[in-house]
Amino acid sequence: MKNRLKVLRAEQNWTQEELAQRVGVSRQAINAIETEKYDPSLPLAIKLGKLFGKPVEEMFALDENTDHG
Amino acid sequence: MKNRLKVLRAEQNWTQEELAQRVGVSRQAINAIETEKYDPSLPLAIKLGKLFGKPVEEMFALDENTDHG
DNA sequence: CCTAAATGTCAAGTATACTTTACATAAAGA
DNA sequence: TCTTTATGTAAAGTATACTTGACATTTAGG
Repeated sequence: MKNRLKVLRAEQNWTQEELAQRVGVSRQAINAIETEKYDPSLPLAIKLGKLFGKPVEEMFALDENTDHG
Repeated sequence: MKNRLKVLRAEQNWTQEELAQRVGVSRQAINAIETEKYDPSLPLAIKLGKLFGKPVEEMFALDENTDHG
């Protein structure tokens, strides 16, 4: 998965900590998602979509390649 | 989370097994999601959205209540 | 009624998405 | 330079999302 989280957060001038609090996860979780260590859960992705006013699939996109998530 | 998976699948006259194969998971996973035992991962939710031609947040909705996913 | 297909569910194992704590580094300002 | 803030990362633990295999129940058709 690719994601536009870092950019969207920067547009709002929010720190990772600030964003984390807004969606109810830890700062490290936000960092891990931005640096693509793992994908957010679906509920978290939906919360982020609501917060940034973007559809989920606009923020998070599957990799082109065949199999791997 | 609530989801409209069972209805959408029925509209296409697909079995759980058929749907599972199309999105690359086990039949039991589809069943567990339809019966709301757990939420799909984000990549799976996006695949399902593509397959049914629906935005993710139209297929899967956060619970009204405060905290729990 | 009998059978087969579809669905529901359980158990046990693995992978992924988190948590907290901790520490290293880079940038910005006094 | 010293300190503060933001970020990156790691380890260890827990919760959740899957897997396969098995079996019970429901549904549809003969």
